[in-house]
Amino acid sequence: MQTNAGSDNFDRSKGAVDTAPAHSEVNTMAGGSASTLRVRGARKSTPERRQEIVRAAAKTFGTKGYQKGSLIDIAAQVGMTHAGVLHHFGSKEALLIAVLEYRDEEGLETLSGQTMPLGLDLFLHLYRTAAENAKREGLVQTYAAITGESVTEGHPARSFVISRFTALRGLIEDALRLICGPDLPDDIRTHAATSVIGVMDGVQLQWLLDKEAVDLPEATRFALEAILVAAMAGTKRPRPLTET
Amino acid sequence: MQTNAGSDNFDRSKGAVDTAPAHSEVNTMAGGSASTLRVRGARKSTPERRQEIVRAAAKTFGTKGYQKGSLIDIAAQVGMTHAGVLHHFGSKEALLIAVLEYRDEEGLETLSGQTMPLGLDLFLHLYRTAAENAKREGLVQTYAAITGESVTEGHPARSFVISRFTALRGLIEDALRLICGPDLPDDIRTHAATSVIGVMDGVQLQWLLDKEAVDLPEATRFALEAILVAAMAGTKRPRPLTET
DNA sequence: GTACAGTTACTGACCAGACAGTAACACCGC
DNA sequence: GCGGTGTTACTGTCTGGTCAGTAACTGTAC
Repeated sequence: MQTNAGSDNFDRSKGAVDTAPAHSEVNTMAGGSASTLRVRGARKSTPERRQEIVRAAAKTFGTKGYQKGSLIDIAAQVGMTHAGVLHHFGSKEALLIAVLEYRDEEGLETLSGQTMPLGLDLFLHLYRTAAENAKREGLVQTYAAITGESVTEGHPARSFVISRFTALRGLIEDALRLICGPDLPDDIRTHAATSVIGVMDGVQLQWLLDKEAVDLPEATRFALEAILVAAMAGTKRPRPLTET
Repeated sequence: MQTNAGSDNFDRSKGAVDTAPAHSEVNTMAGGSASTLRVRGARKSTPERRQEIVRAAAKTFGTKGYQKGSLIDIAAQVGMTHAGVLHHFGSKEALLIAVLEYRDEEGLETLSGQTMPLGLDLFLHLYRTAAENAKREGLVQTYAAITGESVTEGHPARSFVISRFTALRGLIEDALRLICGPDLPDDIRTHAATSVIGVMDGVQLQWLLDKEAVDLPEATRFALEAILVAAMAGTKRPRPLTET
């Protein structure tokens, strides 16, 4: 993990603009020319500022999407102009990449500090992640919005999402190799890994859209168990959908 | 199906502008004032024109997303200006709704003509749909892009997607009631239905991003069978993820 | 600790491009 | 001539990005 000591979700500050040092700016933000009545006080460290921006961007990209989420919107959340944001990140696209890397550390399927669990423990970890995510809507929303958009032509997050999926599938396949042994046919292992990721994302999506109708952790657990059992049954499993 | 006799995916015409009547316009489109050298020939019927537009919009919203896909882009595909498109649909949002309704008819999970299958047949139908979808990338792409975007604030497709999910869950729950009987606890039935939809969407997403790595029909079949078996096992199924 | 120099953070003003939507007008077939 | 279809031309708005200038900070020398 990192500096991110505070709020586990992304900040719900924003009204208060910043949380940290005592004397910050006044900066009415709406008021047009806040030029001279600026700052007056300790400037926050650069890494701190950058992280603030990334967090705001994650929030904005999550709620509005990458295309519609504007730098102006993001900048306003951290009390600066969009030119200030560009000073730090150079371009909107670079900011998106920074968000993706940040999200990856502060982990969706990864876990902080500890090493990646193996075998059955990986599945247990996936379930626990789903349970945690139910309390971190912002994180899930950011991830879902960006992943969803990434299927469009030339989207800057596209390659990131693709390699993320590839890596996750590999991870799950490895776990299945440990659980089911090497005799499980490769294609079944791949189908199972694909299904695991698919179901996690798909259930999250439904949950985001209708939290009352979907129990994120329990639906996820059900699906994970189902897939796990099917994989363990290997080639000998029942085939109710085989056409006659 | 419908008029869409030609190319199975969505049109790759566009150069030819229209497929139907013999003598169409020349309309260089790039050339600034194509005003007077227009059309010259049987004008297409309004419903026909509208459908052309909707199909173009589906394509554009699929490849670029709703936010980034512009009316200008859509209009160009059917050989008119964006004002012409607005004449037919009034607003971009209304056009999106039209696309969603059209997609619903020309069916992703629904099937044209026949009545909705019940029980196990529904699952078989879902599998067949996945197999068909593997040949209809455009359709899947449109659906995925719009669904993905719909999680953002105030997105015009949001309520549509929500009610679609709700309806699908209900449908699958009904099928499970037939298959597993009324003794299956309600929550398990719901989890299973949620999982089915989730896995179908999630696998489609991975497939769109990496067609070589994902076998859409077979991964879907694997997951559907797994979920089905787990549901049939009801409360008595193995619980490998139960924490000790 | 003050003076100076250099660096970094950020603003305000501006730009070109794109966008959805509107209004007035032209064409077409009936 | 009339209604529907479509165009041209335009509007207002918003966007990401550039740039010069400035305030704030840092390091060094004395």
